[in-house]
Amino acid sequence: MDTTKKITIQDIAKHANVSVGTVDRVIHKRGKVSSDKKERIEDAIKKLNFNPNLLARTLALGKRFLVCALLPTSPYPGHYWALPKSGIERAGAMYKDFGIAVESYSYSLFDEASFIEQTNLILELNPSGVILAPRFLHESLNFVEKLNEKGIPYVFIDTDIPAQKSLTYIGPDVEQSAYIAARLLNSIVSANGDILILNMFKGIENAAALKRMESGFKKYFNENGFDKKRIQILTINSTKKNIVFKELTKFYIKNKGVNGVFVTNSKAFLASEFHLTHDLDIRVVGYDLVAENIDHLKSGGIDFIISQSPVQQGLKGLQTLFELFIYKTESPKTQYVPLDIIIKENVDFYVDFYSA
Amino acid sequence: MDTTKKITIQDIAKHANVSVGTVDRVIHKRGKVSSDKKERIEDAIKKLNFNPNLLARTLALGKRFLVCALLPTSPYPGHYWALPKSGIERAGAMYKDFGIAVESYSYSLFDEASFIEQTNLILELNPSGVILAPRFLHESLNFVEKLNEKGIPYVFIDTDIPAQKSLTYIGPDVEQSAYIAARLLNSIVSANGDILILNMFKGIENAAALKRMESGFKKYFNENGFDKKRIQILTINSTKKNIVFKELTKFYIKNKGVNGVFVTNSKAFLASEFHLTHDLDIRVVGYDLVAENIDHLKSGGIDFIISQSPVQQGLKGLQTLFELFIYKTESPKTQYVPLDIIIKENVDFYVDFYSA
DNA sequence: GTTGTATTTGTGTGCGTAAACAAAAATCTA
DNA sequence: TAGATTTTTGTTTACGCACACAAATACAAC
Repeated sequence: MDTTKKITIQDIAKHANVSVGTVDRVIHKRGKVSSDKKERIEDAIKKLNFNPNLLARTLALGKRFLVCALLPTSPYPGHYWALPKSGIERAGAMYKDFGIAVESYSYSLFDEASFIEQTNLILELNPSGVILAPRFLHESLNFVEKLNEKGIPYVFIDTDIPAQKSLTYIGPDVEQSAYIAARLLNSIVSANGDILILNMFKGIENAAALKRMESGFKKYFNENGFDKKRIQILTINSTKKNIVFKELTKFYIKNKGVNGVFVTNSKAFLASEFHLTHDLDIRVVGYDLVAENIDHLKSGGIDFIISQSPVQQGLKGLQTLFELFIYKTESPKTQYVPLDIIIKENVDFYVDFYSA
Repeated sequence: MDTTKKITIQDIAKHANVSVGTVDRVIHKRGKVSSDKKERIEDAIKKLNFNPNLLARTLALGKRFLVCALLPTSPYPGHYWALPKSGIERAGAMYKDFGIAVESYSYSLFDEASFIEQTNLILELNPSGVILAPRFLHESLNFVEKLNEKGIPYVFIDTDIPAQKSLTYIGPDVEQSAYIAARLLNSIVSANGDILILNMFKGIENAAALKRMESGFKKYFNENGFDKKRIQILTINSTKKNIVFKELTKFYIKNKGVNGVFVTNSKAFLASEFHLTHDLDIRVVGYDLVAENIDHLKSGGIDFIISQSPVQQGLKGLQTLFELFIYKTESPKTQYVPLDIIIKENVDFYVDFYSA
């Protein structure tokens, strides 16, 4: 078969000695076609290896798809949530001519009401699909229930709510990510020190995810002969510097043996800053390539950052919907993203490659 | 402006009170258009934010592009070169309907003649673009010279030949990758041991790249207060197990102080196997997620693998040509890929994500 | 004024597909 | 068997764009 020439429905029609309309009917299982012609057409399709031209199809159908993305607010360019958003936008630019339009909505991580408000806006628009970072469990369940009723497909990114009807979850395996964090942290602290798991957040955080992190983190020590390691947990209900500093001061005075900290979200730089200010030799592992973490990684206050392919999450999120709309193909229910291990020596490649 | 409705040249024509033909002339700077109409049209384009529909354009033009990819042979699925190839193929499937056809050619890394042979085949086909992994310096220079003469654009992946007219180089910053390797290896070996840089290859290897690796590797030790570290270099002119084992035996008998090895290509598993067989506690850092390395990573014989986004290299390589053909956009001359740090705890995510 | 030539502008067709519409063939009804 | 109805099949149009071609206008030389 000559791979350079493209086979069209006209070729199929000629080959099967029928009209293009009949071919179309067979392809779309629409209307009735006599069995002999149907067979001839199907043979021709197979024989000539016919694949409908996606561009012509899209153009002819002229369908338009609105995709609404609902993510936490990204107040400034280096902010974490700007990354998945940019992934979505980049994919959106690619798929623009396929009739896919993307609209971004954002909610405050400290305000459930803003989330509900935005979901209502989205529901009124009756979009063709939704990309959602479901950080509020209860409210998200409410939202997806309504989406289910309306038959609007949706994908989760960043955070999973298992056992839902989402097309797919695209994001990290949080338990494993904490396991990796443990492995990295343990490789750089001396054996006789203690470890601190540090949670810092305003408002409500996904409690289930934190539990899985804790479990993954401890699992590493248990599975690798460090059962005796003392692992403490400190939860600070704020991300404000002065409050965090006050709480950390209190903690470190009481617990002098700590020489490694695992920060469970993107605020590792706060711990690093504290250590720097107070001249403490404590190693830090955290999440996410946000601007502040990059600085502290480069200056040595943070040793490892685990990055969960944020741009890819956005890209793949929209891509999944695109493939559903245009190709009608389904995706695996879970798509774990690579957990990149970032050190100061490779950080720039990640920043450059995904911003270009 | 309503973002959901698409603006067509018809809209522009109506708005500027001319015919679509004239609009087309302005868009493509073809033929002569009176200055007043030209201005009206340009205003309308700007005002209505018109962007030509890529699908319709592609369909109307009906151009066909042949892209030839020339990479080293990938004899089996888990082999390194299967990865960039799969990236190219995946991108090819995406761009198929845009008239882009991809043909893969392969050459033996141990046989320059096979390379030349394939380049001649490609040159005869007069493709629209070429993706090349230029492992043979001299022969590659010859090839790209002819491509230049014919005006055929090409991209380098995996290996760079600087100062050429390639559209872009997509691949690792080899010096920095070795720097990272040094950093990783140093973090897991005891301070008083020696380090070995181990080269293993049949035939000719890119000498320039090896030099840069060596320099990057040593740079880490010099820049971070390990000037006194003893770093040895061993080059074995084969990748056959029995020969490698023999040479390693000889070397280790003479040099008992070595406790860390940096393997400069994807053959780290050979060193790991040797250590395992001879019960040596020597740490290994190497390159590339090939099947054997994955096994040894999981069993602990290899500690770190640096992976240079092989699939992405292929994807982005074809994407660069696509964007040139279809959008006529240019790319940055150098596109360093992320250098992923792989440990046994995150290896599966990479394998899964990029094979799905 | 006419004719000729160069310049500018408008119209029509095709790319490959989907779907509305029209026509033909097959089946049914009386 | 004519006419009505249903099933099957063929033809045409539209999607948005590029380009070939035709038409219209301008402008010169005679």
